[in-house]
Amino acid sequence: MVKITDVAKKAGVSVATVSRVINRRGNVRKSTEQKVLEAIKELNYIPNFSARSLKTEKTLTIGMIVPDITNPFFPIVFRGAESVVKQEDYTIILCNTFEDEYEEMRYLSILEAKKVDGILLIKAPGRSGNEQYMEKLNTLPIPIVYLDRLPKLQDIPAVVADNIGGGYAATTHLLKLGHRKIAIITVQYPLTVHLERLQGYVNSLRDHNISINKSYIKKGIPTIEEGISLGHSLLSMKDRPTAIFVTNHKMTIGIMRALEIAALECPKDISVVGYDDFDWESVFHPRLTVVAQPAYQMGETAAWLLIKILRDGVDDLPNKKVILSPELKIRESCGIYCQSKSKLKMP
Amino acid sequence: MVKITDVAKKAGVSVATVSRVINRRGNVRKSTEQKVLEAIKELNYIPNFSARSLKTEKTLTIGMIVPDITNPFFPIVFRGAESVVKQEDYTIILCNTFEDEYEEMRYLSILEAKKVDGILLIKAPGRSGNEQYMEKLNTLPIPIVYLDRLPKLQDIPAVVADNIGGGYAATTHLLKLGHRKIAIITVQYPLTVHLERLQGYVNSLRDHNISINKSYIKKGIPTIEEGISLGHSLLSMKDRPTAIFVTNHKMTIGIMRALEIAALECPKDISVVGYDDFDWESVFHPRLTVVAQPAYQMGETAAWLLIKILRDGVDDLPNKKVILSPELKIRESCGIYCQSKSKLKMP
DNA sequence: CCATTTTATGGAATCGTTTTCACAATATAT
DNA sequence: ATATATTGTGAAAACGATTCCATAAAATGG
Repeated sequence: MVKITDVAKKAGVSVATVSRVINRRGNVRKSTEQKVLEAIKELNYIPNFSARSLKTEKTLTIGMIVPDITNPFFPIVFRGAESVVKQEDYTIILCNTFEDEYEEMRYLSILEAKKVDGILLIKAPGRSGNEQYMEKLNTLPIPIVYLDRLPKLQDIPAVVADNIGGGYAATTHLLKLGHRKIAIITVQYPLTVHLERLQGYVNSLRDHNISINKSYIKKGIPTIEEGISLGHSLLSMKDRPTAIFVTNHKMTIGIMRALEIAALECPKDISVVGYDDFDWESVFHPRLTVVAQPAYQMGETAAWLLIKILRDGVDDLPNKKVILSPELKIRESCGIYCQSKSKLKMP
Repeated sequence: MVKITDVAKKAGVSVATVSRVINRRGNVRKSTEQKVLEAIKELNYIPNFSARSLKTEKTLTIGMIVPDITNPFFPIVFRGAESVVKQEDYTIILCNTFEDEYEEMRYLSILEAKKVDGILLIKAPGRSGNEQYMEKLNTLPIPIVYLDRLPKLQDIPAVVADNIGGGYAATTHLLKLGHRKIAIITVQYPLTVHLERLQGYVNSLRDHNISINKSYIKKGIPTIEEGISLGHSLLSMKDRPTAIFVTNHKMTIGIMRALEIAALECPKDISVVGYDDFDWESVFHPRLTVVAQPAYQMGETAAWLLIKILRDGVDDLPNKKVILSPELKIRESCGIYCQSKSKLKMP
């Protein structure tokens, strides 16, 4: 293991000078710098990160906690984040919590011990009685930027998508197409994102004076199977909805299966709006109309925000919460529903 | 920042004793240990990882280099690896190379500097003239376990799927169904995995005395678009194949699109065997017959192998290369082709 | 050419652990 | 009870960088 003293000896200078060269601190004569650089190259010297971190209290590492990297939304966010942090020579420790808050706590402690410089946190759904965990989150000596999902904390740095807007856009789109019996399938976990998408749905219906039918609101866990079973229960209603808005991608897959099993044609018999958009979306039949989230951009923005905080501190931040807009991508899974002739008032 | 001396002072012992308690080194009286543990808890002491790493030369961190975390195969591998390393308190730095060997080199240097304990490497396709890089790979002072894709190096620890077997199984399946004009769409990069899948295809045809039609072998980059265009070129041949074996998942999506565009029905008009199997596979129409790789298990095994090497060294390893078998999952995308009545000899 | 400012350099302390070595305390054997 | 083996404990030396401070060398001004 070649170390800084070896370089110093070889270059005929002190370790202090070598350190100055490495860290571009200046105050080094050009010729000296040259000698040092040569010695470094010749000895193939690589500074020891642990030693450096011990002194500087910087690890050039950030932690990223995701609920499930297998959910195709999160790899995109990861890449977005990575693309910006790498420019500042940061590296990312990726932690998968399986949507489990205990795992999240465990990882948070590890990241704290490992002294990462900052954390990008996409929260797992919170269980009850986690007050002291929230307290810990809030007092962790490491800057956290929350991503996508928000905890119940005030005024924290966060990057989220406009989920109310997404839910509103999806629902309004269906209303414009003439649908009045619009169901929503959403996730039962206490996650802000799904609560807000539901809120958008409710807001849209209310704004258009459509009364809300509680039996059209279904909640479950975000799996394909659950999507199928929730789809079944919706399709077997006497007063079956003419359109379904699904706030989760896996459940959307389930819905499409349920339609197929029920021998219903989309969009002829029933319209569907999904959530999230991936590059393999073209395999759906019909191709899905979806609310597409700016996943990559969310990752980029969060990373950018974190790095800014790492550099300038959290205090002089103009706005701690960044809200990015999703985009309604209209494709082929929604049809026009004409039965009701009532004029639709648009906002 | 509370440190070990604070704990020592509070517990009325020396730092050496505190260290012994923390690291379970033994030789500490029960009552002393109790005092120390209490002090730790009371002060909320967390050992400083950088300082520890500096002394022990262990970071409890491993690097994982993947070509593209957006390819759904790799998140599964990641989870597999994470599930085993977490049991040993390791943490994973995830590095995305975008299938670019220069990025890979860059990350490798960073991981070396950061002194990760080991590396899980899924190689990017190699460019020409990378001899000194290979040399560097081979002499890196950090244990590497190669995953999925192998470099041209002899006798290195690696975990791969049996790609020849996968290609053989897919092709043989089609042959059994009566197909004789079987095309293959594969990736042009010099990657062992695709070369081997092609090899399996060739082997199967040869074993069954079917002559190889070079125009049925198409290569391209692994994207949906390329799959579409390669599909087009195959479908527009005068002597169009009756079956297509695609060695890459994204290209498979493209093929299915191409069939749709050409108004060909699968499996009635043409049969397809794809590669890789994900939980959203059910969205395909028809559901695809695929060669499913044991992605999770590959991640697990590689991590397990790496940890074993970290613990016992690389020398007393029975076999450095672990080959896992893929599984042919027969679903609905392959039909029987009866035109040729010739008896098919099975091996 | 000397006084003064600026720039370049090295010595040594420091970061927070682990670990070796010496020795003290206790347990075991005779 | 004494000799010996075992166990428990602390002082101090690493580990490999960064950085403060003092001083040497060079540049600048008159």
